[in-house]
Amino acid sequence: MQRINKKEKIINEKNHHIRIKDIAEQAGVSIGTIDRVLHGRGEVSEETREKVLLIVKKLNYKPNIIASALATRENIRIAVFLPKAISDEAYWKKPRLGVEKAMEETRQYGIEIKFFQFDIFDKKSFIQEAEELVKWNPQGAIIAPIYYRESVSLIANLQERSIPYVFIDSNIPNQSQLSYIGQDSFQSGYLSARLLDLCIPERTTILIINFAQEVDNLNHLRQREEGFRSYFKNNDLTEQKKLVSLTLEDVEDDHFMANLTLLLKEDQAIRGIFVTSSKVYRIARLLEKTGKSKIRIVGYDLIPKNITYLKKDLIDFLINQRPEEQGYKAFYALFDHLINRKSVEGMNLTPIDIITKENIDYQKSI
Amino acid sequence: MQRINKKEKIINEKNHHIRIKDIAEQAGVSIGTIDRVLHGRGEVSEETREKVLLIVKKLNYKPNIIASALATRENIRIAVFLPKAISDEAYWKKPRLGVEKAMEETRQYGIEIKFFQFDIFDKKSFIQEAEELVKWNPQGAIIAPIYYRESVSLIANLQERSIPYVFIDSNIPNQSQLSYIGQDSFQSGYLSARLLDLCIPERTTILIINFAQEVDNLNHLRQREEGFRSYFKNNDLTEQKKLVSLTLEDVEDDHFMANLTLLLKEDQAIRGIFVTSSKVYRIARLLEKTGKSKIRIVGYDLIPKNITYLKKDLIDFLINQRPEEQGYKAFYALFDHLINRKSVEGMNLTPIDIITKENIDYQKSI
DNA sequence: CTGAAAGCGCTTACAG
DNA sequence: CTGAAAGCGCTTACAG
Repeated sequence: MQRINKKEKIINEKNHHIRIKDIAEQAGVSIGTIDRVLHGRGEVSEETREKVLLIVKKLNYKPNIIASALATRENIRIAVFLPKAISDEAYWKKPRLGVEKAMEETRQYGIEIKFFQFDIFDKKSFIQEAEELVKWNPQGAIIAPIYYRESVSLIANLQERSIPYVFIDSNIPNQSQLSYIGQDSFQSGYLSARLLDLCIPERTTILIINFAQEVDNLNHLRQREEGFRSYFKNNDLTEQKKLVSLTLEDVEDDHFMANLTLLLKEDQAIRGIFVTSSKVYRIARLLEKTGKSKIRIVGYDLIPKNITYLKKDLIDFLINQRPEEQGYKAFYALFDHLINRKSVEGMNLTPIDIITKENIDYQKSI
Repeated sequence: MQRINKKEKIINEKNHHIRIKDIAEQAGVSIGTIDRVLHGRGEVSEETREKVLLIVKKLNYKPNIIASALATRENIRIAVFLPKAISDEAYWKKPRLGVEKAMEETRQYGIEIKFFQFDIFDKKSFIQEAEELVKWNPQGAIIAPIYYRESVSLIANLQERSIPYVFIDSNIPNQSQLSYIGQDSFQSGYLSARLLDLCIPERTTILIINFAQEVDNLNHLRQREEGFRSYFKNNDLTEQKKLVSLTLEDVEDDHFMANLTLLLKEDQAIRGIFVTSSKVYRIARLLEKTGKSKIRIVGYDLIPKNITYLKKDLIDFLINQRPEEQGYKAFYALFDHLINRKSVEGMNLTPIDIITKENIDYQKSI
C-alpha cells in the first residue's frame, strides 16, 4: 500500500519512504520550513504553506515517528486520573498496571506519566486532584469520570487548554473525549441473564443483588440490572423466571445476611443469583456456610476473593471487564493521537469475557 | 527503576538513559568498539571486551532501539509459514491478519515479512514451501507445524542456521522454539464439557462429533475430545451423562446426516452436542431443518457460518482460539527477541474465550 | 584490533 | 518568513 518515490535513488536496502527532505526538494524550500508547516508552528507564508501541504498530500507523506522521537528533546506528559486503589489487589490497581505496561513498552519515546489518584468516597479529593492535574499542564489525560458534575468541570478545563482526554471505565457521552474505553454494562447484564437462564430450570426464581454503597459504581450497577432484566423481557421469559431485586445498604450487614439465609432456605425456587458487582464474594462466602446446592451464581471482576470462590465452585461465572487492558488501551489511544498522529476509535467497548473455573488460569491480564 | 548516571550533565529535559557513549568514556575506548562488543562482531581484544561488558552490566545499559532502528540500514526478514487460506473468511486467514497488523504497527523498524503458504492437503507443497523459506534466509520465522515429521526437518534446517522460530496454532514440544503461541486444546474441551454440563439436565446423553478429514486439525481434535471426556471422569459424572462419539468421514456425507437426524429423533435423551471443530455449522444447519428443541451445542471458531448460527440460537457456545492474536503475538515474540533484545515467554497459551450470541459483537479480533 | 566520520529522518535553536 | 547547522543514539564502512 505504500507509495514509493520511484525517482529517488535507493541508497540502502530498507523500504524507502517519503522524507521531509523529499518534500523540501519538490517544494524548493528547506526542511525547516516543512517542519514548521507540518507542526503548524506558523512563521510560514500562506503561499509556501499551501504548496507544501499539497505535496505532502500528493506524496502521501507519513512522518517517521522513530526519527521524530529520537530528535524530540522534551518529554510528553500524560496525566492519569483514577480512584486510589485500596490495596494491591483492588480493582482500581488494574487500570494503573495497564498504563504502566504500555508506558514500559514505549519507554524510549520520552513519555512522562503522572498519576492523580483521588479517594473514591471523598468528592473533595476528586476536585483537589483535578486541580493538580490541570496545574501540571499535560499534553493528554486518561480519566475515570466517576463523579458526573465534577468530571464535566474538569474536562471543561482541559478543553479550554486543548488537552485531549480519554475516558475509561465509565463514559459521559458527547464530551468531546478522544475515546471511551470500557464495557457496555447493559450488555454485560444481558449476557449474565443468558448464562443463568441456560443453567437453571423453568419456573424458578432469580435474585438480583446490589451493594448500594458502591458510589463509584452506581451507573454500572443500574445498567447491569437493566440489561439483566431486559433479557427476560425480550425473550418472553418473565412468566417463566421470577426476578427479585435486593439492595444491601451496608456490606457488613449481618441482619441482611441472616435474612438472606432464611430466604434461601424457605424459598426453594431460588436457583440463580446475579450480583451486579465484584462484591459477589460476599454472597459466595455466605453460601459456603449455608450450602449452595443447586443455586447458580454470576458476578463481576477477577479480584482474588472472587477467583478463590470461582475455583471452589461457589461462583459459577465471573464477568471480566479487562481493567488492565482499559488502562493499556487508553494510553495507546493518546500515544496514537499525540505521537503516531493517527486517528483513534472514539468508542472502544471492551469485550465481555465469561470466566469460569475452567478458563480462569488461561486469562491474561493484558 | 531506571538508574540514572548522576555524573552526566543532563543536557535536555528527557529522561536520561545510559548511552554507548557513556560506556565508551568509562572504558576509555571509542563507541565503535562498544558496538562491536555489544553485537559480538569480533575484532575486539579479549581484554577490552571484558572491560566493556563489565561496565555495560554495571551501568545496566539498555540499548535505545529507536536509535538503533533508525540507523540500521538492512531490513530484518521474518518468514511466516502457514497453511493457505481457502477464502478470505477462512480460519487460516486470521493468523495472517494478525501478523499484518503487527507489521503495520512496526512499519518504521524496517522489517520485511514474507509469507510461505502451503496447501494443507498436500505434503509436497509443505516441503516445497519449507525449502523456499530456508532459501530466503530470514532472521526469524513464524511456523504452524502442521505435519510433524516435515516440521521437524524444517526446524532442523533453521537450527543449523541459528534462525529463531516461533510455533503457532499447534506445538511440537522441546524443539528449541523461541515460543509457542496457541490454545491448550485439552483444556478447551474440558471447558466445553463444563458448559454443556451446566446447561443440560441429569441422566441425558451428549454426542461428541469429529469431522475426520481435518488432517491439519487432527491433534487438536483428539485433545479436545480427551479434555471433554476428562471433565466427566474427574467430576464423577460418567454415570449421570452418557457420552457418545461419532466420526464423520466425509463432510458431504448425506447418509451420515440422515442417520444423525434419525438418531436425534429416536433418542430423546440426547441433549447436548460437542463438535470438536469449526465444522459445527454443519450440525447447526441440520438442526435448523429438523428442529433443535432442547439440544445445546458447543463448537469452535468464529467463522462467519458459525456466527450466523450462533446468532440464530442454533449454536449456544463457540470457543474462540484468537487466531489473529496468535499471529500478532508471534510477530512480537520475534520482534522482542530480534529488535528489543529482551527475553520471550516460551509458552504462551491463548485465553479460551467463551462466545455467545450476547457477547459476540463485542469481541475484538485483536 | 581500534577510532573517526558520515548517516538514519527528524527537531531545535540561531542567524539573517 | 526562511535556511543552515547541530544533535538525538545508534550503525556502518573506511582508514590505519
